[in-house]
Amino acid sequence: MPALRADAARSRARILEAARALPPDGIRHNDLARDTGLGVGTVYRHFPTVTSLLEALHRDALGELVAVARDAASSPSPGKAFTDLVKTGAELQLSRDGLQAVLVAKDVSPEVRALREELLDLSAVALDAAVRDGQVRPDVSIEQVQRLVCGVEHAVRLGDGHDRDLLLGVMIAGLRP
Amino acid sequence: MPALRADAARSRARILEAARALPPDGIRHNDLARDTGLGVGTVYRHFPTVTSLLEALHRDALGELVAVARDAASSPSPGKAFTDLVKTGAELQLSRDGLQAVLVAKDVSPEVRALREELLDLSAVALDAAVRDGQVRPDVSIEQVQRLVCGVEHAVRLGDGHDRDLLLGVMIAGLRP
DNA sequence: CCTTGAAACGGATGGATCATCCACTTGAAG
DNA sequence: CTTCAAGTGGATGATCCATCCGTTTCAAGG
Repeated sequence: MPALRADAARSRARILEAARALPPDGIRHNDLARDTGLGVGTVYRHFPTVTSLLEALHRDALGELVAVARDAASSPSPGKAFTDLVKTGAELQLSRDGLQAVLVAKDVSPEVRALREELLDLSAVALDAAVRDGQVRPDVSIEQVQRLVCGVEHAVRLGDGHDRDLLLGVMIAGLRP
Repeated sequence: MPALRADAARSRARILEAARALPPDGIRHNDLARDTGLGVGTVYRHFPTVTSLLEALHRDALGELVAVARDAASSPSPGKAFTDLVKTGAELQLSRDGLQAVLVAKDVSPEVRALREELLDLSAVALDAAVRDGQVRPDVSIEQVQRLVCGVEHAVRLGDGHDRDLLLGVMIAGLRP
């Protein structure tokens, strides 16, 4: 794809900025148009779907997570590395409202799909190492852990967010053999 | 409130029946009107909001849960009674799509609000007994357990539902001291 | 500079969905 | 059989969505 024209790049940035100020389940193309002073058509041109906008907002977080997973996959202390990975994932999801949708959505760009696959592969290696080290029960898959993290995020969000560490701690304790 | 007229009772029943065939997040008054052959106005008259309809659909499940909690609150084996209560709650929520909304929604009828309060009070007694018996860690509140159950439900629903017991097992294991 | 064509923009507009309102019908009490 | 409160239906205006295309802007080549 050819580079964006100057005005287009400016519009794109303005839309993303306005979107950051909105709750992710309250994103309306029309509102973004009003907030940015752009036309609705322009907003749709840049982000045809809400999902595509969420992807753009959180691709960086996804990259971060992949990096952490890569480190965890080859850590000398697999147990701690894995629980740290889980914690990082949960904290990132909680600080980035809308990230869970990107991690879980079905209609997602090939680029994000590839990143997610890489994340899962690396995390699977880290999980495997932790299991072999006797730090994690052997009967859970990496997909299941990922879904549990989403579940904890959900539980924390139902409250005021103050018990993030406690709830996450319960789940991590439950993962021990 | 005076007793329903015969035709009204019939309409109400038809609406509830049709609603049961729909995913709870896909309930539209207009669809229910089409499916039942009633007018839209009639559907709105019986259930002004989607929440009111969900309440009607799941009030019985809420009652069931209160009964189980009442037993658990005075059980001779508090540890098992409490984990059984948690399991029952989770299974009920998973078998009744939409029940979580009733347990958690903010704009809820006084009747349901009272039931929820009763459920929490009884569960708190059961939790307390389990803690004193050394079966459950003492640093979690009953509200937190309830939210964790909602989280597990979320995690199970993200998958195909086959690992319900495993994921629930992880959480329950995490609740031990 | 100009020219030119592709890229980007804007917003009017048709389509969909929502929920209200009120004229009409039905049930049941006396 | 009357009466009227309760119940019903669906036309309708309000709101929200997303497309389409005429206009404007950018930047590459002359």
